[in-house]
Amino acid sequence: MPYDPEKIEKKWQAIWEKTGIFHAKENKEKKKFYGLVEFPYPSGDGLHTGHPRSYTAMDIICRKRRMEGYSVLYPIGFDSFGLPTENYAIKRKVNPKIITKENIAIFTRQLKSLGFSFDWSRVLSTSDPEYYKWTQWIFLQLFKHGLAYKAKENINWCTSCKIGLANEEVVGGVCERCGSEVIKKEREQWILKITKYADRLIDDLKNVDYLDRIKNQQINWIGRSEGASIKFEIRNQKSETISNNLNPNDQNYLEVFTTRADTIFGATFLVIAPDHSLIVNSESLIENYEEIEKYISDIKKASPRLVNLGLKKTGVEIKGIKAINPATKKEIPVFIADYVSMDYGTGAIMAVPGHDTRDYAFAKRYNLPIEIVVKPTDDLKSEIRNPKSETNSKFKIQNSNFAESEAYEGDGININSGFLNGLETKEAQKKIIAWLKENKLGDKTINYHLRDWIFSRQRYWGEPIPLIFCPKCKKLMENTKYEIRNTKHNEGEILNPGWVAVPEKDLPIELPEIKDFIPTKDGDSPLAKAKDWVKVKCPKCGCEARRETDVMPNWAGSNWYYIAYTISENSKFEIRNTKQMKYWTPVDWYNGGMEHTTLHLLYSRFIYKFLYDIGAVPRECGPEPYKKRTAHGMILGEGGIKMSKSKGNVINPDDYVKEYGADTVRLYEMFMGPFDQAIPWEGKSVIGVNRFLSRVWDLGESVKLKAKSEKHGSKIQGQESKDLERLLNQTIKKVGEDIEQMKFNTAVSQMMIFLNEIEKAKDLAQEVFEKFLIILSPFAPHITEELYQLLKSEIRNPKSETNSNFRSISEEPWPKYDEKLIKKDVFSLVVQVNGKVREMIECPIGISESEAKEKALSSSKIIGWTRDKEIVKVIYVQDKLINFVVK
RNA sequence: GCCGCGGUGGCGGAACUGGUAUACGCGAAAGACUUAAAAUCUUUUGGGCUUAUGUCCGUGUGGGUUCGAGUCCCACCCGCGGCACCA
Repeated sequence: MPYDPEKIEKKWQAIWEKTGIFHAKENKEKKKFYGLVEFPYPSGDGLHTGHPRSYTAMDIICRKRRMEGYSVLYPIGFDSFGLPTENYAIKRKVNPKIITKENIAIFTRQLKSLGFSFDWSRVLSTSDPEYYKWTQWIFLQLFKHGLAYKAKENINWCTSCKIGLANEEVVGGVCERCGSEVIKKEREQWILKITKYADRLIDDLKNVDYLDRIKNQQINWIGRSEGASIKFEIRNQKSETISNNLNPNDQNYLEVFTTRADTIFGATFLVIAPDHSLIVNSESLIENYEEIEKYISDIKKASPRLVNLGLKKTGVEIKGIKAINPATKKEIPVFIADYVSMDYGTGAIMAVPGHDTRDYAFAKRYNLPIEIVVKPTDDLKSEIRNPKSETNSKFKIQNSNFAESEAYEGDGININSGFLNGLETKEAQKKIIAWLKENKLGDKTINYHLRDWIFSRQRYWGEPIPLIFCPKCKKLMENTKYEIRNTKHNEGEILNPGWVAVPEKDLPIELPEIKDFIPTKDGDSPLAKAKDWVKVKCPKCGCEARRETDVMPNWAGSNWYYIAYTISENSKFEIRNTKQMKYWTPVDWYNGGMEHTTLHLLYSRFIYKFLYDIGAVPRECGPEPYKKRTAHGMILGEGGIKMSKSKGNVINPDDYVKEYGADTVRLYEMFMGPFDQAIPWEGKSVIGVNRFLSRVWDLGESVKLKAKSEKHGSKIQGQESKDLERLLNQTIKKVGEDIEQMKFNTAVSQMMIFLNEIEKAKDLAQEVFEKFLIILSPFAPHITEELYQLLKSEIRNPKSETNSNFRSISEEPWPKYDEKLIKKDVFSLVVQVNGKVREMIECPIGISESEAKEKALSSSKIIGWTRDKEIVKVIYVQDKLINFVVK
């Protein structure tokens, strides 16, 4: 019978499902293993090749863990809120709920066809009200603990569609759908205080096992930078302090942030962001207000992309006011320029053109003074150490005129810096910060690149934000004294007057049924159109109030799905069911795409930490959700080009499953190349692993035949069997180790080598072949199950697969290898002359140096190379190599 | 500009701690089986010179360290991914 994957794969998938052998059980007797993969977004395009790559890899690991005796949780679900579905709904006027249901059905069929050992009893979907009930609950906790606030933020606004766009929908400064210009528009948004957790999100990375590049990305994204905030006094043109109130918090001081406080003596002007409040607050003092207004409006017109190129540095001096450099006491001009942004630091900088490239470019353009206050240390040191060296003179030439061509941004020794002269950068920083603090002009400050998280979308297909706005409560709140407020209200209500949390018993707040999913012309969520839904009684005072109509972003559901799996029961969740959570959390191994290693990973870590802080996640689970995080490389189209619908090079795994079977697709995706790297899909190479499986099949059948005809014993005898046994042990070792390191490609290659050998063997013991099937089974579960049951069918009734006698290959213990059996007794000694391989000699393991030398030197080839020459040196590596250095 | 990853046959790739470069697979060529094709099996497959022996060259480029470098060091080139006027 030839290998027929279609027949056997369907059969086994049905049996596995019926017997429920992959259902996770909280078995206290066993160690647990929680393997997690990123759940898919059920798009209309179906599964793509990237999904099986990650899912097969984790499936292999989970299957191996089960065989090693762990109780394993390997769940799957659907991240089913999202823009593509909503956009499709707008176009076709179908409720996204219906489309999502259809897509999930397609994904489920596809995933099941690949034979993953998921616990399907725990499947979840983020758009299911039973699920988003708890997504909303989590939001309410954030609100109550003062981590959610409403504030005006700039959003992307398509001038043609008249709707707000997500960042992903803005491509090159234009709307992804219509190609029109996208501008920034201010809107009130719910924002989460993720920055409060910034330090912990960096520090706790020390205690988790993430790939280094993932850790780096997280750290860079948070972008912590230590520096100082410094207050510069602002005076009007008569050199008078603007107001006589000398409170440094007042507007007569301009606060800047810098990481190089040590260069303060070189600060020859200040620059503020175009939207800095100083402009509005000091309007009466500014002589060229009109010019500045014009500049600001010009900037808004310029495409943000062009500004970002950083080629042009433009700005306008604010006439009528001056700043005082607190170190030099000199009056310096203040500029407004678009190279300083309000989003970072204080929206104002002290410009040190001598030591900052941007300030330098700006100073050159507007003819501003450039002071050199730091001398490179290397220069000084190497001059002392080696005054005549060539590299040094080159360095000197470079540095003698560095002020004329560019700014020196490195560390060094302070010069022209008053009391900082002669200090090295780090010391100078300490000293100046101490000095600033003493004079109440500044202090050490930490800034983050990470911004607070805008958590609302003016969309339909997302979780409704469970808050109600009550105008009466707002008034009441404003008239209430601070102390009373504090005792009567939660932090969220104090922070956001008038906003009231939906009572927990009313959750979930389900999405209302509407017909038109386009956002309103004012940019409000389409939910605003559901008037009956919006109108609601205030849960606090019973007055007329309205619901929040914004929904949560697509990240909301994926923030806690790994917790949801652990507490899922019949598609219901109870977050207070901490017993199950305690058993499974944290996730032991999480694999996913590199594209999610910044946002999703950071967001979900933040939410987890918050839940941990408020006790929703028990202490025992620890402060981090994922113990280990790895990432797979992207699968590219043929020829190494990114797959995309527009290029028409998208590979549908379904086609390959149909043609070759799931085992072949699984094995190919593991074999195609290094797991963590981007790899092009090569349709014609798939045949290679398919051939391999066919040969496994044929061999399995012949082993069975032989067993039947001869009642073949499984004793291993003779040299051939000895070699086979060694190879088997080697293979068990290599495959096991490679799986742990996610080097699946070399694991498969080792199994191919093994097959190539056992095919040649005249006398293959069934026992050897069975072990091979077991280690192959996590990769190709269907074919190995079929063959395994076939071989065992003499002992067991083949028709008893569904009864209690049935023992799946996936329940067999992972084979052990014997290190002693791997060791060979002979090896090829590599003989080199002057580092070049000249001969190989079979030698017994453990041969002594003198013996090896004698053997090597008696070889005719080596004699040819060493004749008439003097052997200067002999390098000997035990059981490996001997090298003669000759002259 | 910054951070990260990578560059090895016709192609995907392998190579432990510096010790036989090109494992495994694809493709290609030749042969076997077949009326024929497909499938399968066997052999060959980095380049040059040479009759096979053999020998020289060869892991992006140029240097270096070493008995010995794909692997380590220095300088550079190219490709990919992410961030980007971060003060």
